[in-house]
Amino acid sequence: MAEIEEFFKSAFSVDNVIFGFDQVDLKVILIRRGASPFKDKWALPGDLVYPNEDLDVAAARVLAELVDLRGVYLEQVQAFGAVDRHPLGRVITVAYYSLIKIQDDVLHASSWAEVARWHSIQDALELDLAFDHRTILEACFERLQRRVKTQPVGFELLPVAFTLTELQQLYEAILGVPMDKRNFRKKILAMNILVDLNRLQEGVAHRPAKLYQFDPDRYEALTKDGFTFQI
Amino acid sequence: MAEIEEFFKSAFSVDNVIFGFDQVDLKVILIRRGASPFKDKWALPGDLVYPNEDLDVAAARVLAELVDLRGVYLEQVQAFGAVDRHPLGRVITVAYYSLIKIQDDVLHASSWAEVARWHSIQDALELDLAFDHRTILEACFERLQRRVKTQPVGFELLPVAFTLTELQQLYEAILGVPMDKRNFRKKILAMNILVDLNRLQEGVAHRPAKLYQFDPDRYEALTKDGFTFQI
DNA sequence: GCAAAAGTGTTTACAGTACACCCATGG
DNA sequence: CCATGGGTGTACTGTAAACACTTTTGC
Repeated sequence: MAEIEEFFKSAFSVDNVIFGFDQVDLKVILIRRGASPFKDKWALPGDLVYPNEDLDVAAARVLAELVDLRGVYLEQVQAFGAVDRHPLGRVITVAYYSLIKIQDDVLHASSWAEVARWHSIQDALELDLAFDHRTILEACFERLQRRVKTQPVGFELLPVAFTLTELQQLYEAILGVPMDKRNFRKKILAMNILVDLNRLQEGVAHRPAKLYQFDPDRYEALTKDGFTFQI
Repeated sequence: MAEIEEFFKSAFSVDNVIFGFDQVDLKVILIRRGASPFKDKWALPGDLVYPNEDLDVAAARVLAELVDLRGVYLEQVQAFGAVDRHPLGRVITVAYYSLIKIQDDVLHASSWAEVARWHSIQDALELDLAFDHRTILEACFERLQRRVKTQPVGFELLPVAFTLTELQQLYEAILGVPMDKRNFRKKILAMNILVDLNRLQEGVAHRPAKLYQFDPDRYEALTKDGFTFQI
């Protein structure tokens, strides 16, 4: 049986799986570690939680140190608490994932910037990551795959204005399955949660597609009436 | 910015929502607190995590101190980490829920026993619980409601041998909705995951019902073939 | 005029839903 | 013989799935 002081010799951290979509692949940000332990291994962005800082705030801070964006989707996945998961002491970590809109300048010019890189989810899952970060990454990816089927969170990964083909490609990239174009469009448009912007794509060497925008208010209203999003 | 030692002045705990089913109501175990803070309030069973103890093990220990059962379903839900959630210091808690088969002697003759009581989930959700335990209870209940629709975990709450009516009443109690008897039976039996035990109920003042048992091996095999459980 | 992706409907199959009566047992 | 819950089938409806061609634009 441990003395009460013993319980306070542990620390907690947050790790954040930051997802983005570059019109082709689902991607995550990894950090090349510059120090021991696991020097030179890729790792998830994370940090210890400050003593007077809420868990969610710590996760948002980790994100903000890497990425210059506001109002980003952030969801806790679960805690990882194996005794030996950190070689230097007892550290329980709480995993989060974020969904961001990739833009050219999205990776901050911070001290992290030079060691942070986007990796496709497939590549990242095959890397020998630091700590138990592979397990964490898998858990977060599976959570995203489930979430995206029943909640309208996919839009967080796309520009505000997007085409239906882009939306379909996003779902195909996340779920790893091809979808039927006509059925996909029928289903999404029937939900009545997209606004037709009456604008067209520009600069493409083919017939330009119509641009749409997700309407959160309409979604909320429908939800109150018993509607459930379902891909 | 805090000194590194500051990070180690926090503790973590686990709290466990233990669900049972008494053929009528979905129930949870609550503990009447005997000490400050929140003396005399109802609370979830929980404890600090030992320095050399895995999170999952700590949750199982909390359960084992209350209930005399082996091989119980246990699932982590999420961490709760608001700075002020514990009045005496920084304590992050990780919430779990367990599903157990209620038997007459299930509540241990431990020091806890005299302060531990089963409450119906409806009653428990209306109580003024200690700490943020109401939020935790809500999160665990919602998780159970979602889980039970797509995973065959309901059987953990029933005796090994059960009738289809008992199974239906369980789902109605968890989800809070009435179901159609014929459709429910059709759906469950079509899944082919139950074994007909060729035994009948005894001691009932009406036509005795057939007894069934869940077959985990058959479920596993079907799952590998793409079958998904769905209520 | 050619390459490239946008856009569009119909048919078919399956799963969900609604619904009412007879049966077996204990008391 | 009566009260209680057990057990069963069918018709209807709506959603998911399969599937191919025409249109618009840039070059």
